[in-house]
Amino acid sequence: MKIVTWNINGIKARLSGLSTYLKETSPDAICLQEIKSIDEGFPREVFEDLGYTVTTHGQKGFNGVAILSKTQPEDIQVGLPGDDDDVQARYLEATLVDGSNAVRLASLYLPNGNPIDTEKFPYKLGWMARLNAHARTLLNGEMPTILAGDYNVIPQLLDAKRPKAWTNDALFQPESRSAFRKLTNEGWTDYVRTCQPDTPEYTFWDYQAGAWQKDNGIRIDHLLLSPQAVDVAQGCSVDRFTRSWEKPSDHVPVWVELNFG
DNA sequence: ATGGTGGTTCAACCA
Repeated sequence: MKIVTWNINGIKARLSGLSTYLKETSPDAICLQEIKSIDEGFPREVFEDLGYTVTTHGQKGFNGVAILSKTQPEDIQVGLPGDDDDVQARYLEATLVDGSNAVRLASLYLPNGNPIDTEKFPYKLGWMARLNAHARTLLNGEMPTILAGDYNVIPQLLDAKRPKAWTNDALFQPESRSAFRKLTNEGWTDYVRTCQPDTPEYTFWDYQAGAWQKDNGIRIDHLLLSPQAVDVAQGCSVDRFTRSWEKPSDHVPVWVELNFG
């Protein structure tokens, strides 16, 4: 079972690129972030024609997440628990069944948090605290679980081409990195970093200043696997090639292969 | 580089 996460930065602008990607790589499920669409405006037919069931949690103009899956998802959870007043569409979770096996999968779009001297940064940290609390309950379920998405966190120096440029950025603040580290400390595996301990594996390059051409990237899109998911994980990769496409997203897909044996 | 590009929606916000 191949599972992908990709911040597509607008479903309408990425209709062609995402369709091409799905045809070329044929994943069993793909978690999307920043669909920037309401549920009713999502072009579901395009993906249903490719064999996917479309589950969305959108809002107008900004944010929005989705899961496209080749099987019907079960037990769908819309929104991150812990704050009924949070209206931003950033979290969607569901169970995918593969024969006698099942995986719990979340598509998450963690708040950017910039600028750090505004209310946006505490909102990010509060969201991360809620994620940590919810992640603990997921671990207690002892089911293969994957928290996939755009975390907007640069975990380590290795994860940025120019770490100093991010010193005052919410993505690299000690508080952001500590909250991310709390997830890994409690048992979640940052799977790409585990598979590739020594290479950067960037997933995002800014549209500006020729960042892609200079490989001035950062690694902020992550696959966090529960211990039971690590048991069945058989490799992963970052599909950099999509960044060279026409009208690319500023993020690229990241995937993991599961084999239940 | 305090926004140089890009998406959504339509003047401004977000990243």
